[in-house]
Amino acid sequence: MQDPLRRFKADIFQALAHPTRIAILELLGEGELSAGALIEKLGMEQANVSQHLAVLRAKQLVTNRKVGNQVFYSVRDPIIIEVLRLMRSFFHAHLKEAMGMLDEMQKDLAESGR
Amino acid sequence: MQDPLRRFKADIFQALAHPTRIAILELLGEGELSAGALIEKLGMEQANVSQHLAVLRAKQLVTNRKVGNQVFYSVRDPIIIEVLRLMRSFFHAHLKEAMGMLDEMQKDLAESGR
DNA sequence: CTGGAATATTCGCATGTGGTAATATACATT
DNA sequence: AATGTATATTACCACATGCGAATATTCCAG
Repeated sequence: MQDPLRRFKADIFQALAHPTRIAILELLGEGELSAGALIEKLGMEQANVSQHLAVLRAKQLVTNRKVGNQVFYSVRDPIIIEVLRLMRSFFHAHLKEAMGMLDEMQKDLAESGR
Repeated sequence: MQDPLRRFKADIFQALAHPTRIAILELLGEGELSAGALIEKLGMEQANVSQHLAVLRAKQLVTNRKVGNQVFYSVRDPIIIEVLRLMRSFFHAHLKEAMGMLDEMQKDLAESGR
């Protein structure tokens, strides 16, 4: 009984574990948006954004309603926004180490570019 | 400047996105534990637990101190525990759909077993 | 310094995830 | 019906992740 619950939580975190999906949720946190509006604000490929929306839908983190030609998305439960808010404070609390991690990431990026 | 921040958050969520690591953090939430104690409580392979601990260390979610032969782990920032607590309320709020998801998972499991 | 715990790391493999390009679907307008 | 627009899905490929088995490291006891 313990493990399935944790699998469920892990799946939710998995859904949150992508910068684009975080961006989507943060944008939706301010209110409902159409898929097209999201694509425009993110400045990314249509198919790509649509796939990320599919992930968020599958894990029930967002709801959508169709209006004619368009599909409007919104965050299903404000708890998710709250989680993201907490992560922001976590980030601020660990700004220094985070910078270190970012440096590492940039180094890795540079190396792989050579 | 926006994207690296989200990449950082996504990385943290990624670290949380595994049932074993969630179990580890929940156990550590109640107080410091040695690697050995964790392995015993989890009832999993030593190497496997050690690898998950390595992930949590890399993302700085836990700290460790060596005492002689042993290594004691603890949660680095209570915010993480708070995030897990929020996820619990999320789970309860969506118990029904969650059950549905678990059913799906079990079906998938059963099918792959045939 | 040798043997034995406790823990970490490496390797090889199977599976999962993310991206783009191409295609499909659904609705609206004419 | 035919075309155009908004969105979703599929196919394919590169890369990341998780696991067990084996090996390495670190520290203590004798």
